[in-house]
Parts: sequence; C-alpha cells; structure tokens
Amino acid sequence: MAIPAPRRPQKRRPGSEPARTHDETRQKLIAAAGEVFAETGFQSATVRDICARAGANIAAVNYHFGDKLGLYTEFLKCSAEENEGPILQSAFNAPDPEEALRRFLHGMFRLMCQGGAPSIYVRVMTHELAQPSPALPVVFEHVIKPKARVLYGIVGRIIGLPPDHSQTRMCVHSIIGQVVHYVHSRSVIELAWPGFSMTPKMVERIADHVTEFSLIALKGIRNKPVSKAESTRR
Amino acid sequence: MAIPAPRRPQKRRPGSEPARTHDETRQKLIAAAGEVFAETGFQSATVRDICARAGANIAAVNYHFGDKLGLYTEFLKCSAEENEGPILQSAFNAPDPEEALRRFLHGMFRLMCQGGAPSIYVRVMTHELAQPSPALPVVFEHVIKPKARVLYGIVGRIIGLPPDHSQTRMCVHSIIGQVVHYVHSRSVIELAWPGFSMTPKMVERIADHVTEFSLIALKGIRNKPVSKAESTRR
DNA sequence: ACAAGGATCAAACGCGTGTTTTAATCTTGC
DNA sequence: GCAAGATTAAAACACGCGTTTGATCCTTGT
Repeated sequence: MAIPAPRRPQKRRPGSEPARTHDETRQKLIAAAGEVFAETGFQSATVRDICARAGANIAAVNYHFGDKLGLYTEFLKCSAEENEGPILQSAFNAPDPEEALRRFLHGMFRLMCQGGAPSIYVRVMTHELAQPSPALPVVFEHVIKPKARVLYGIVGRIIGLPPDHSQTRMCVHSIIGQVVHYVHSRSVIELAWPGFSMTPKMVERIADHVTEFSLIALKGIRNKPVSKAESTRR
Repeated sequence: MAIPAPRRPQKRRPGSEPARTHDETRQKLIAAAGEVFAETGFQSATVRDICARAGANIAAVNYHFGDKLGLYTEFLKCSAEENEGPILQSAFNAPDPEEALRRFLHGMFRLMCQGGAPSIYVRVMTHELAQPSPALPVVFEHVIKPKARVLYGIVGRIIGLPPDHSQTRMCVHSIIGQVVHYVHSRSVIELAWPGFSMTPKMVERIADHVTEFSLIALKGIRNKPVSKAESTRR
C-alpha cells in the first residue's frame, strides 16, 4: 500500500470565505517542506522536522495533504510552475538558435544559483534525479519534458539535424550535463577547486563559459561529416 | 557520538592459519554491501538487507566492521583501488594530451557502464556525491583528487593554460559534467530519449561523442583570446 | 582430548519514523 | 449566542532501524 487511507480534509461549503489563519499553515507547511526536502531529499526528510519549522502540529501534514508524499507532490507542482515558465519563454523569443541557447543557459544558471546558493527548487530536483521518489512521473512531465523538447529544437537547428536524431540528443545531454554538474557536485567542486564559491559574479562567468564551450563544439560538429553510419539512426 | 563503542574483532594469533569459512563472510558482507549501497546510498541502505543478501546474521556487520559506517568505508577503500588505477595509468602513458583525454574518457565510460548497467562502484560514488556521507573525505582523497589532478594537467596542456587557471578548471568541469550526467541522470535520459539503452555499443558511441565534443571545444578555446580580464585570475 | 577463544546466532533494546486517534479549540453561518 | 464543522493539539500506535546482548557453535593450540 502506497498511501494508506488518505483522509482528505473536507471541502469548505461554497460561498463561505476561507479562514486566513488556517490556510496560512498550509502555505507554511509547503514552504518548510521545500527547505527540508532540499536539504535531505524526499526519503530522508521527516514530517516532524517540517512541522517544527512550520510551527505546526505533527498531524497537520496528514490532515492537509493526506500523507508525506501528498505534501511533496504539492510542493513540486507549486514551485515548478513559477520556476519553469520564464526560462523557456525567453529562449522561445530569441532571434536565432545561438541566442536561444545563450538565454536558456543563463536562465538555468541564474535559477540554480540565485543569491549564492542553489535555490530550494533546484536542490529538490537534484535529489529527485539522484534518487527518484514515487513522484518522479510528475517531475518528468512538468519540468523535464518541456525543457528537453525546447533544447532538442535549439540544438538541432544549430547543428543542422532533426530534433530526434541521436547526435542531437547526445549534444543536448552534453550541455545539460554541464549545467547539472555545477549544482549536483557543488560540494566536491569546492573541495577540488580552492577558493571556489558560487558568487553571483562567478555564476555569470560559468554561464558564459558553458555557453561558449557548447557553442564552439556545436558549430564544429555542424561543419564535420557525421561520423560512421549514424545518419540513418535515430 | 559518531561510532559508539566500536568493538573491534580481536586479531588472530600470529602463526595460526586463517579460517576460510569465517573470513568468507567478511568478503560476502563487503560484496553485498556494495550492491545495497549502490541501489539506495549509504543513508537509506539497511544493515538487515545487507546481511540477508550475504547470508549472514544481523550482528555480523557490527562484529566485523564496528558499525555500518565502518563497513561502508571498508567497501570504498577496497573498490577504489581496483577501479581507479588502470584509467589514470593509461592516460598517463598517452603520447599527447588529446590521446590522453580520449583514453581517460573511454576508460571512465567503460568503467561506468561495463556490461550494460552502471557498475556498482560508480553507482555508490554517484550517491555519495549527491548526498555526502561522513565518509566523503575518504572518497575525495582516494578517488576525486587524483582524477582531478590528472584532468587539470591534460586539459591545461590542450588549451595552453596552467592547470590551476580558472578557465582550465571550468573546462575540466564541463567535461566531468558530461561524464557524470550519463550515469547520474540515467533514469531520466531513458525517459526523455525513447529507445535509449546503455548497451556496450552505445557506451562506445557516447564516449566517442563526449571526446569529440570536448576536443572541439578545447581547441576552439585555445585559439580564441581569453575573454575579458580573466587571464590574471586563478 | 580438551579447554580457550574467535565467530555465529536468535532475541531484544532503544530510538526515530509516518501515521492515527481522540479530544480540545477556533471560525462561521444562522 | 450558539450549535456545526473546520482546524489544531497531544498522545499513542505500529513499524523499521542500528546496535547490543548472551548463549552457542566451531576452530585451534597444547
């Protein structure tokens, strides 16, 4: 049994106004959940910790969200909407694919490291990728899929191949890998790179570097003959 | 208290032959531990699960290794030695830095995906990077540091900058990021790339791609003027 | 052959977890 | 004002975890 007897809170009667005070704890719970999930991931996060930070009772999570997983998916849906939209939009409005890639990468890095530390949203995603929870399908549908689709299109246009060509896909993952690496292995990078710290200025430099590094490689690949007999594969 | 009262097993008297049967469970425990740690990481792995797979009693872990963390670090030290050496060696013997990078990357990918699935050793490392355990310093010293040092040297020679230059470091992490991504986010890649699977042939193709992608970028960066006033930075 | 002690085993301890229960409190429509 | 119902609160439940205990095997040196 995944979610045993999720006793949902009863709906308010239509027409009645929501009680500000009570709805407040719901929001506080989601916010606190974000912090805790970002620190330890879904599995290791504890309901007690979340409730303590939210200043709520232990039973509040089960009352408002059914169970721990319900709170987790609720947080994912809420934060995905407000974080994903702008990046894809600015890339979509770019005049050419090179500029689109530039905007996409800068948007990603800015999202990941706004204010010096990786944002809560990104850290939660990192944990989800490293150790998928039962909510992985939700994450994939709402955040991975749209990003992948956009990147496949941009990179395909730069190297002159269709979006679903295997070479396009490998190039996309070469780019994504660079982005993910900086937030995923941040603690190790700091160990291996004395003096490194994710200041806003450094974030911009890294974004510039990844953009340049990737664009050089993509343009080089465009002008090279496709290796072996891969042009027929997908 | 990190390790409360680690009651070490007493040494055999010198001159006595080791009992094959008894030392066998030690090895079985380490092997089973590798499997479990690879699947769920240090924190989520359970001693009961490990002992069950090893066909040993629950108390065996504490008797032979003091505690769960002792078993973990023992596995790390054992598997690091046999996995790290060959890659660095073959890169070291290469005639030029381009060939060194090629050998390094192919060695890494072959290590990561030998036999279709990521190796146990690599999967444990992935979890350790995503969610560091108290054994992180051991990992860093024995596996990260030597690899980073070698890569800094190779890349620095390719782009014509010192190993500790910030641009060298960023290029190294652009390369490492690509490698790590394929094992770290493997489940998501499979979702976003219909028909993808880590066959040995595909591993070779990916290794070829990452090598080509990176070499093009590195050579391009070498021939470009260093951006802005970064040449003085480290 | 036999005591000594290393290695194994079943059982339990103490603790932390997610969840449930039961009662008290607060808000709200009439 | 006052019951009705939504919301909180405190306590306990059932379970799984790492670890410990004490008895019991089994190997081994004498």
